[in-house]
Amino acid sequence: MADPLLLYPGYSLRRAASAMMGEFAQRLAPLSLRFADSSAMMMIAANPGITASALGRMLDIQRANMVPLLNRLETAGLIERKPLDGKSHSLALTAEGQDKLDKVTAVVSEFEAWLLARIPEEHRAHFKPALDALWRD
Amino acid sequence: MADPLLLYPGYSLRRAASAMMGEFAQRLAPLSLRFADSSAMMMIAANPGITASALGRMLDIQRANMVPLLNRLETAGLIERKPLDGKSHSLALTAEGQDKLDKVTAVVSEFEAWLLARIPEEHRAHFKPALDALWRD
DNA sequence: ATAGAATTGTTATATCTCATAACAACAGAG
DNA sequence: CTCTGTTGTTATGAGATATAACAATTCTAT
Repeated sequence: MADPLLLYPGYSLRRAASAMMGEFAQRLAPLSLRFADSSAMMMIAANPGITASALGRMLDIQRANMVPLLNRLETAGLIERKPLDGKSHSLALTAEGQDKLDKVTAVVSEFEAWLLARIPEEHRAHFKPALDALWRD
Repeated sequence: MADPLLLYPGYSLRRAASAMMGEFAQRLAPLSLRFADSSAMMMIAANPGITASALGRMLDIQRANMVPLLNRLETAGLIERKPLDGKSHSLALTAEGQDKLDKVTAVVSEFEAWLLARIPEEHRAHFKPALDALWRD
């Protein structure tokens, strides 16, 4: 079967990302977290007191879509929302959230190591720089 | 703002793929096609007579999800379904589909060139091989 | 200081993508 | 010829993502 799509780096990018997201989601599932949940928790931990809007900007998630995400994390007892001024809320991990975060970072580290190991070493060092050039500018 | 996610190649992969898909979708929009539509058309053109199931297998799209995709292309007059045996259907582009495909390949070529140009040249040759190692195995 | 502009959190809604289960009709292997 | 697997399809649900609207609030510039 001829596969003309195999010629295109853009198609490889899509398929690789989809495959890796699937793998990662599977590894995350035992923690009852989604991908966006785990990123949000890591970002909140690194920036305690961050507001929902600022968080959404860093994760490239619309303000409106942050609401169910944060509700989910709050309902699960993982984060806390505190009014900051009359408008913004300040986000922080709870103790339980910290515990969960430790498990998340363990999963992430293992996953990232696994991912990198799949890339032939002669290409490995070029992987992230090449990707970053495509979205950070 | 600290961004711990920037350390992770997997996160870069996701963000880069999402950014590139957005760009590509925008370039494809004037043709009134979605990403999956364009891939399906390119694959059908390269493999005239392919069945829906085989096409789905190559594109990694479930059989069930091929139905609305192919309905869309057929309704738009771009492809034709012919009964092959009592079970399978054979897919082919119509003349109109060929015209559209020419426009699609033009968009794809321009997009892929634009994408590669964004990658610093010292990383460029490593990009696709690294990605392919993540999903073709 | 104050009017106009921009931001925040939120609700509601729509679309797209993708996964699963079920089913009847059919083909192919042993 | 029977059993097994495949095909196309319907129906359905989950997840992600985009937009518009809104009230409350803060910021900006004169």
